[in-house]
Amino acid sequence: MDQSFFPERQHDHEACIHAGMAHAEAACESRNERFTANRRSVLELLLAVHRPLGVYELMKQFDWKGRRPAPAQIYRALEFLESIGLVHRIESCNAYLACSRPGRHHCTIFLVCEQCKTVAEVEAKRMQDAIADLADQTGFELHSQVLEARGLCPDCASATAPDGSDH
Amino acid sequence: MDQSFFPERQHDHEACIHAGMAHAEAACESRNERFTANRRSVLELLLAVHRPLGVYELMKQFDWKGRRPAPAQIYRALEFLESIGLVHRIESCNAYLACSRPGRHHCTIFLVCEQCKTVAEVEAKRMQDAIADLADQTGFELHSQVLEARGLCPDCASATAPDGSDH
DNA sequence: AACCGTAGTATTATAGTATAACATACTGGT
DNA sequence: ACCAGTATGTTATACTATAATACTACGGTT
Ligand SMILES: [Zn+2]
Ligand SMILES: [Zn+2]
Ligand SMILES: [Zn+2]
Ligand SMILES: [Zn+2]
Repeated sequence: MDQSFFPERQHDHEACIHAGMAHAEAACESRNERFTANRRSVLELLLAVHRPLGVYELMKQFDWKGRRPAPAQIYRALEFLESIGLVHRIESCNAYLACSRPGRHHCTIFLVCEQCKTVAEVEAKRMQDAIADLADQTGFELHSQVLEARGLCPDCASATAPDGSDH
Repeated sequence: MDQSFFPERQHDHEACIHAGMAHAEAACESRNERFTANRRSVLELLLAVHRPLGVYELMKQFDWKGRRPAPAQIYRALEFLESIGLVHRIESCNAYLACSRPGRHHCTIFLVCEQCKTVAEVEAKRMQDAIADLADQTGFELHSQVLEARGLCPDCASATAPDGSDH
């Protein structure tokens, strides 16, 4: 029950960043790909915030140690990170999210909080099956899917609730 | 089996456009909303092509009887048409599609052909249920969902097939 | 160590998508 | 005729994404 949902309010975030970077390191290693400074910086930024960031947010938000990267550089890093499953693009936000469970899943749905922008990345086997069946029935050759739910995360929902049970 | 999938190669497209406009007319009437020239033109264009169009395609593609509408006008018309369920935004295309079954469904998935851009709009009750369950389990307050599959429509798939069964 | 091909980076320019702000015009009711 | 509300026309600007090209770093070969 702890594996699939929103990040806990106070999890060990340092450890969580560190694990993400370590996994990335290993993933690149095993594919003979280079985990360069650009790629590293982008992934670090995404891991740090636990929510989707647009490319221009990534560019501005930060010091980058003096450098001032152009969009193309960020896009390239993201393209690479996405290609090896370390980052996902959230279409309904035009933004990118560090994968919260790299290597484990193949089909997930993103639950996007419209208020605080937190995203839960949840395995969606049932939906995957439903889509596969649909594809079979229609003769559609499935390449990929975009599954995003929009609404309010538990925290924001209870904060907004008409009859608040939170005080 | 004919109700849910890709538009038939040669359906009566005039009738299909006409029905779409008639439904729109009625929908506006029943809500006391105005079906103005702008809104009418945008919907007509979308109905005519049976695939998603970007805003700037909508702007350029056409004569508009002398007028040369600015983006804002198109966006306003689309916003209205979407609000009453006559048009859907396809996030993975940054484009808009006339609803193929206005008034009938509440939760659909779009099967987007990456080659010819045709889109099938298919009821997705199973997926809707899966998402609702997920929301329950996670405490997520669901507002809307983005469900898009990307791949090849039957025609394009068979045209590309390695061992073509089509000649 | 010098050489070379590949992959990644840096930089500039440009294309494509979306919204803000504000003035004007149309519509329906008084 | 007047008013309030809604939709349009117009200009400007913000945001998102890619193309094109020159340069640099890395790893393997000689
Ligand atoms: Zn964390
Ligand atoms: Zn939230
Ligand atoms: Zn048709
Ligand atoms: Zn197709």
